Amino acid sequence: MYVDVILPLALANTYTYKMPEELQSDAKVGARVIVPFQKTKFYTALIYRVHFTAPEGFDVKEVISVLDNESIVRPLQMKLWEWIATYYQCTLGEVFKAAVPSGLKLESETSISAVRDFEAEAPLKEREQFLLDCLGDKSLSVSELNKMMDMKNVLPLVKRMMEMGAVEITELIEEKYKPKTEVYVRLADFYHKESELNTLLDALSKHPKQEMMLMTYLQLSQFLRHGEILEVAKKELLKRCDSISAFSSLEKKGVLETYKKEVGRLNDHVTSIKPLSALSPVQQTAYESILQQFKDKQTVLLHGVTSSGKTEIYLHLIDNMIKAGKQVLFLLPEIALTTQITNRLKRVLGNSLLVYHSKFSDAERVEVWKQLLDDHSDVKVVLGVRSSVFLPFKDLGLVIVDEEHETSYKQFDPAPRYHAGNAAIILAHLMNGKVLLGSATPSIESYSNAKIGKYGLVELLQRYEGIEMPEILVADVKEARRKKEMVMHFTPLLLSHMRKALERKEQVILFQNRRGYSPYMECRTCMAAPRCTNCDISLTYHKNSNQLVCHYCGYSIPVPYVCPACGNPTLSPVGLGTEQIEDEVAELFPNAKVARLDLDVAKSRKSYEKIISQFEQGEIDVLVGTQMISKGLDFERVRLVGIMNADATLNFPDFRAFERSFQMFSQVSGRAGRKNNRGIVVLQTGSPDHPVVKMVQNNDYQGMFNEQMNERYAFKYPPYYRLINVYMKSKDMMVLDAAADCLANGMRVVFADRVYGPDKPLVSRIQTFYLKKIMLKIESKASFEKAKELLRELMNELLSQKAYRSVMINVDVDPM
DNA sequence: TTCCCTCCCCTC
DNA sequence: AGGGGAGGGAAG
Repeated sequence: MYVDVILPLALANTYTYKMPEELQSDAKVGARVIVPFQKTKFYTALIYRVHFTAPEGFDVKEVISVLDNESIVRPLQMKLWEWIATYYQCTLGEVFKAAVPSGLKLESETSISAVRDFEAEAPLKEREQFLLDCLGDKSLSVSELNKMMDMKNVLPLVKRMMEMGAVEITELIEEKYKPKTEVYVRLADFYHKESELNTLLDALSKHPKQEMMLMTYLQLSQFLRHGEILEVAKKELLKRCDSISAFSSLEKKGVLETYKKEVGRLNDHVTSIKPLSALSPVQQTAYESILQQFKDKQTVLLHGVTSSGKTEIYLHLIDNMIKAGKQVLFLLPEIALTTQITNRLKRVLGNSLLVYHSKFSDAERVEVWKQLLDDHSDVKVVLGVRSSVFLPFKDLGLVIVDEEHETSYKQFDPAPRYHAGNAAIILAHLMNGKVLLGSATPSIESYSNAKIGKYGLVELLQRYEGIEMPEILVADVKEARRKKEMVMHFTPLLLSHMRKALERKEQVILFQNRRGYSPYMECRTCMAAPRCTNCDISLTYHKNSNQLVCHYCGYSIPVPYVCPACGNPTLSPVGLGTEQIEDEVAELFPNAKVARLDLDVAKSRKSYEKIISQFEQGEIDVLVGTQMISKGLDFERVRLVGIMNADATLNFPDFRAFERSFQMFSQVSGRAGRKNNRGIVVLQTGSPDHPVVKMVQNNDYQGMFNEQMNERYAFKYPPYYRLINVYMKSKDMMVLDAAADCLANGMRVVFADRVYGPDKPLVSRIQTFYLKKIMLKIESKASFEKAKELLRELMNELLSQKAYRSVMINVDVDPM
């Protein structure tokens, strides 16, 4: 018996191994196996095919062990993997890597140790002796040893010393996932007899603490009720009766016994489940319309303005599906961490809800995965980010893609460069389920699909219970600057509204889509700006840490005292970031409490949640943030939102800049205002007459859509054309330029004027690699599959040329 | 991704 | 000459 397996590496093929006799009964497609790959390494691979055809042309290795009795990937998930690999032009191995949590992908680690009674025949060389000294009697991994000896690669040295018998290596495979256990307590069998128990209680009367402990146990376990004896956690027992010494005395006497029990990491058991609240008439109509359209459309787009109560409609649809016995996947964009919406769903769905996102520990993710494999589990709904489309669903009735326009649904690096929303549509299709895309500002592509009837469309253009749309005031920064009315980065309009809001004890949100103190520093003498040594970009000034940081590779240096170029002490910050706004607010409003929410603060789930909850509790008056604050968060007491600098977003050099700006400003504006309290948004810009600014002001989605559709048609962009970006990467600029020209020329032969470039991308050097980009635009009517096939042939042809072999090529299908 | 092989450069 | 680093090719 042979198995073809997928290795968790970027390899184009599956690999064939022989199944040893004794393991054959366990060989199932979708089960994990441990296989040797290359000389020493062991990997976790996934069985893709089981067959009896002996392969020819190479020696077959044997499977070491089978890890699963049952498949951990279901057949339909595998179909989704195949679709992703083909559509997004990557390997199955790359999909495997992205899909399965790393707790389920074990990998061996080489560990090196010295042979104890080794005697050298010839005197050892300096390096060899140093290696033995480093090892001592410990065993070390290759990377630890590299670091200790300050070498790039110790392996050749290790190999030599293995041959002379000085060191030995072992390959360790460790199960990374360990179930969590808690200590539980039970009464020893002996005392289950009533007479013995009574004797014991009499004897314990001299030890009141111990007596109390035992009584507490009896109470918690309901021992005397003659029903089922409940299990008691040691933690719980000690919480009720706090005496470790009494407990250990009872344990020593053999009265109480302890044992370990596996507990899940997931469920903080929800006890009170709230019933669904009824829908408003408008929501009810939308809800029914969605169900109606699901009858003949697989996908429906729900276009509902902010605060129109989309979530409530989602909840009713979910409820509907649960009653039909089907599963639901609720997708959220990555950045909007899930706290608020999780709580809301948990209150209604209780333990049938599981959450899956990047801030979860690996063990937690493995448990979610295992729950979904368990056919008896009562989990019906998963709330998750991008990667949760890979979870092993069995019978998915509905996928909800909330904030469907969000770019974080598209993965960029590493491959697979997939879009979770599109993948969800394929997945639902495979399982005969439905997809609901929801957004206040749908992407041009989705809205266009709805308009041409490919998707159903339901529009909900009223805010819930007559909450008004916020009033959007445009503050002209140029004008204010000319009149010398600017106070730091604030226009008089924004300042006066902030003052009023704070006097009324309302909260304020300030939006600036740039973290750090200022985008860069510039020398006032020679105009030079310190740049990253690895990337083609200027360093961002972070005042709190007094560092200049590269946001692309993380390279950072302390702020120099003098300009590195001319030596004058005239380096000064230019431009605006969240840190600086935070400082300025603190200076302008010394009595207000200011906080900041951006990637730097929100590195951990804890600190993010802390700031959100402090803001909810009203302990923070002004919250400064990046786009992180613009999504999925609702705060009762926010009436004013300030957009500090709209121009940075508007002028971004990308064909989606206007669409993005409209979406971003509308989303941020949606944070302003609640019932009986119309929200106010102050949008600061240097170009108040910009069409997008006007459209945001009038909440004119249709206008924005129509204008963008014209532009997209004129300039050949989606939805009229489909895009493929080809990124080429090399450390050698000359080789890269030649290779890029060569490929582009080859492409022009096949695709004619559909080829654009090669160009330098916005950041043309990242982590010491030079980058070039070629864009391919394919008419929507033409065969996308054929185009990708032709492109692949051209790339293979290029890489078969000796001179260009070192160039790395990445393909980004449907880039965002 | 890892690792082995080959080639080339640096140092002794 | 010998070691180490870089780059290409293959892995079952």
